[in-house]
Amino acid sequence: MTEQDRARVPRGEARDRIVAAATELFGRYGYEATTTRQIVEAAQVTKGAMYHWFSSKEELLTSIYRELLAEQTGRLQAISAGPGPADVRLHLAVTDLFAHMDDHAEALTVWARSMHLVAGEHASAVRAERRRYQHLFQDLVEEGQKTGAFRDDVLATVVTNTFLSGIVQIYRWFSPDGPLTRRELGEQMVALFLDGVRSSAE
Amino acid sequence: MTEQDRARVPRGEARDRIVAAATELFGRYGYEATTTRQIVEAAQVTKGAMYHWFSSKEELLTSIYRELLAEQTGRLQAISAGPGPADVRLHLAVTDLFAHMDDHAEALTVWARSMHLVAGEHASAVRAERRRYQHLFQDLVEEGQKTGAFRDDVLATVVTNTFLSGIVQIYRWFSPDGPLTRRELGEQMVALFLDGVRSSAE
DNA sequence: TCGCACCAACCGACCGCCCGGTATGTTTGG
DNA sequence: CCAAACATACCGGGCGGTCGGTTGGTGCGA
Repeated sequence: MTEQDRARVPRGEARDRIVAAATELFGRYGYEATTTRQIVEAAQVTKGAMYHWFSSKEELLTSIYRELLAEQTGRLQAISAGPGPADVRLHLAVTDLFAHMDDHAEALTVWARSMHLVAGEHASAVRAERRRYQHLFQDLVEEGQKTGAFRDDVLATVVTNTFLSGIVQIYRWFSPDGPLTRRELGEQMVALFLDGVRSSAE
Repeated sequence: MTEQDRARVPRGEARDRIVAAATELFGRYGYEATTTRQIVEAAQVTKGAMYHWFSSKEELLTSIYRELLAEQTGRLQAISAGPGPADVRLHLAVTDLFAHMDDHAEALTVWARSMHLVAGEHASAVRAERRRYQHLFQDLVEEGQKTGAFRDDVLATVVTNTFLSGIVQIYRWFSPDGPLTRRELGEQMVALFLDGVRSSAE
């Protein structure tokens, strides 16, 4: 018989183009403001193809989220389970996040702009995955607090949410054409995150 | 003299109810997902009333932004122009921001969710006001850097955007029913912002 | 003190467009 | 020869927006 399916995500050239087009359009104009006609036109397919691969416009959005979250969670998981003290692993995770941000800039934009629109039965799965990601992050913070590397007078949930907020919003103001590369921005944000704006009293 | 047995609302009150209803609905469901019918139903007016006060659904959204931005800018302006060193004024400004956040929680939610939708000629005015607000903030950061209160190895624009991102995203995860009050959250975020997560080496 | 003209404020039935989605036909790789 | 992978024509609905009509308050001349 046929070999086992290699990818959990269904493949197909047309499908890829649809996802790519939808990601760009959702990011640029927002989910609601993007029509299915725009998507199929940009992907150079027809509505038949689109509704062959996706049962609805919302499932298309959800699948973008799933792919993004799955990859990010996987990478964070690997780093989180690695060796070294918690604060070092956290630093690693953030650096890694910035290093791979260019590849998913559009998907991140979609996420930041339209994540609140996911509803129905799709919502639970996406939300669960999102919480899993956040928990991986937060566990690192809490571990760092226990070992004394991080302050514990600020709740780990505040630390985590604040920092992730800063990251997810980057697309709103950052331009790669500016004075900073994305990697340099990452360095500065990590520095800010770790030591704050106040000049360290020596 | 016959009093008005029918308590018809005074003039202009309908407008306020429309804005209030739209703010809540835009915040809860998003701008695009909210219909004009929902708005007028929630505000207990008719479409005629709504289109008497606003020329379009988008102008209604824009007016929410304008009111929010005008007030926030005004308050920041007052604090920024006040006495004291820059870092103290910045602290004051942030504290003030959190103190008045409850009053505008819904409008802030709308802003965070749908600000990217403002377009056309409305866009320039809103964007200009938004940049004015950010500049007031950023000037304080830069002044603090010059006086040595703040580190200058991180660009002021990075500092400003990162912190404002953290604030604007609060609505996504914070619940007043949780372990923290909004004021306490403000304290923790300011502390985090000033000194970072790293335990200060003593 | 009226009568009357006027107008902002508001009503609500209605419109045309375009959206997401579907039904059915056609190609194509294995 | 049969699904899978598309294409095409089409639909009902609901959307933002419109428009002629209706109020209640107000100023004003006689």
